[in-house]
Amino acid sequence: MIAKVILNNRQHNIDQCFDYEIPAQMEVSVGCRVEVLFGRGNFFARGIVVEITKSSYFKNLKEIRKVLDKEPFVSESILNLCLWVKEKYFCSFYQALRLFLPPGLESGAREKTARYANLKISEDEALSLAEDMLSKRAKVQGQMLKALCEIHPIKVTELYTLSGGNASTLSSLAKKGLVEIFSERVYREAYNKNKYKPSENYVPTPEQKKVIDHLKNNISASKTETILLRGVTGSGKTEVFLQAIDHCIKQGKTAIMLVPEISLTPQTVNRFVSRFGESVAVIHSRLSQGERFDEWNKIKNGEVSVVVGARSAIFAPFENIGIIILDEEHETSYKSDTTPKYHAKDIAEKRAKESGATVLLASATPSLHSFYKAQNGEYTLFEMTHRYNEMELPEVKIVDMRGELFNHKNFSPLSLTLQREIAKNLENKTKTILFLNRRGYSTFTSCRECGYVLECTDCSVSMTYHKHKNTMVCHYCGKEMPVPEICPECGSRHIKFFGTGTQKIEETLLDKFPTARVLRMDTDTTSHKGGHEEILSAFGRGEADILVGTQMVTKGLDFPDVTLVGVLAADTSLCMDDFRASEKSFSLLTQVCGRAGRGEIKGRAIIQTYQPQNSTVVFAKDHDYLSFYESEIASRKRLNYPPFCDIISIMASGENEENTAKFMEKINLLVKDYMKTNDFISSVIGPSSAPLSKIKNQYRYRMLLKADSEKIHPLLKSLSEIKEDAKKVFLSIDINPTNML
DNA sequence: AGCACGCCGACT
DNA sequence: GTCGGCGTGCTC
Repeated sequence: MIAKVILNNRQHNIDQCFDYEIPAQMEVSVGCRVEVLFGRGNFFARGIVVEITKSSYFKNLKEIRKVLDKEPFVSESILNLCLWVKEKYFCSFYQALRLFLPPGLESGAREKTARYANLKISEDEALSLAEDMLSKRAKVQGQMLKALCEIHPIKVTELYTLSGGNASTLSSLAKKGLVEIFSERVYREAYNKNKYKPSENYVPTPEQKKVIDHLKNNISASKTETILLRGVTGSGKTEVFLQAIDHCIKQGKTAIMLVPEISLTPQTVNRFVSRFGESVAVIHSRLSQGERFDEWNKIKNGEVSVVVGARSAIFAPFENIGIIILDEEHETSYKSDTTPKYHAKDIAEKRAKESGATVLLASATPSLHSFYKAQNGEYTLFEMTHRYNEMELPEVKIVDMRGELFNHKNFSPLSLTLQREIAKNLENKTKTILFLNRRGYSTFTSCRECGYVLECTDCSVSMTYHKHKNTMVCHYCGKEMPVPEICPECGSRHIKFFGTGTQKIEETLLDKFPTARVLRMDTDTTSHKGGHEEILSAFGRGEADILVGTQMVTKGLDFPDVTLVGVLAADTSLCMDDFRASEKSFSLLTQVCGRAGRGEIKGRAIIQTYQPQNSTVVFAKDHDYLSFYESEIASRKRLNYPPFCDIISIMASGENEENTAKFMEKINLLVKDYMKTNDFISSVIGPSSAPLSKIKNQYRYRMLLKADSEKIHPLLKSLSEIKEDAKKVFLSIDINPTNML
């Protein structure tokens, strides 16, 4: 028999099966890991069997040397999914396979075993023997035996500390035939499940019940359907998830629960662990490689039926999936920006189709893409418009920052209104959250007098200041222009770059309110392990009056005594150089405002902006998703942006700039050639040097296409197969990238 | 990755 | 002649 083997040589460019003879007495099945000799040099290699056949086209096959697994390491359904991923995202089979495996598998993450000791005689016998030993010279052995009487079996390490003995004491006891020593698999505990109190299903509200019943029916009937659940902040979406998953477990099925990485906090995890206890595996970025391996094994061995995790948890090696849930489905972190550049939503829908599962997408502010599909009937829409405790949504006030400078001579990033409200909160001893979307280094340019924002004349996206070149650059087409000294709209000289860091805000606050206790939460203060939780729990314990932070403060925080939320510069996100700027801003503003008033007192939110008339800001103020959707979808249609097309980025990168540019030009000619015979591609931008023209000494050239990616799949496939490795230029294709740099 | 093969200039 | 430089292509 012949096995077709995929080798795990990541560094080589081999994306191909190799045939190996299976020795007569050897037992191998599809999905098993094997060891083989490869190449002229007969060097050692590992691989996975993907097919077993009777004959081979090749002569003089080498033999498989060793099989590493009795049972398949990956299932056949996963191997099929790999083929699909490879085809869809233009990567190698091995790159696809790696998604389904715990990281660091090749570098030796191994099962952890612990040694245990157990009594071979009865407790009574042991106890009398122990007394005997204690009176003689074998005192330590006696103590050890006594300790064993109380707890057995016991980890040998624990036994040593309890009895004061060591390995030689134990081996003496073992030699006498009194105890036996054995090794057993232990799981590194990713979190302590004991500290969570169990919780029960709540009685759902009528709105919740409608969704829950529908989901339960789907799960029981193994119906494949994608459901979009739009539920306002605080409408009790999590309880819907919990009851659907509960039903899944009762039906003997499995469930995947995806949460954005940033929301995967102990509070979130707690809600699932307290309901499902030992049935849950949690995968998060803070896990060590060993811990990840353990969680993966639990999933694979069917020891758990629920996985809670970020994007990569979509590849959990489950069979018989009942439901896949994506919470905060609009979050861009569900899209991978490294090869394979997959979107978790696409993988979810594919896996759901394979195993007859339901996909539940949930958000207070669904992505335009998903809501559009729901409007088209491709997804089934459910809405929850009431907050669980019938609390009113916070009252939102827009503060026009243009007036601050000219009418009030206030140069501070805190408006007078916001300062007044903060003072009020300090007096009432209620808490405040201030949010600042300080994104990266480069910012946009805007006129402080009229609110004009400098935009690229070709692409109608805001231009970005590049410090090293001292020019304004369009991140879409690469067009450059000088930094304006006066506003082209009103002639004012007050045209400035925007960008104030959280640190500066913290200073301002301490200056204005010397007695206030301020906590800052951003990448600088949360980078160390547990930093995130430290700050949140300190704020929760009431150790601060004001929490200042970036994105992180907007996610899933639930502090009942926060009554004021301030958005310091709504414009920062409005004016990002991306066609999704409005969509991102709307969901961000809605979420930030949702943080206020989760307790007894009605919350207030203040949005500071230089564009108070901007429709996105106004829709967010009114918590009006539907009007926002109508206005934004019309604009997308007019400008032909997603969801009306896909944006496809084709990027060449290499250490030699000339070779890279030449390769990109070759691609460009092929694209132009392709366009002669059809009209699938509606527009081509570039090729040009990418906005980030050099990363890690790799030059980057790029072109963008607007087209239906499925229609032009053959073109993209053929481009991805061009090999330029001799010249060390690599091509990457990204469909609807979240990062346009 | 490594190794073979083959196509060219330099040299006892 | 033929030795050895490296560029290219193959490995079941």
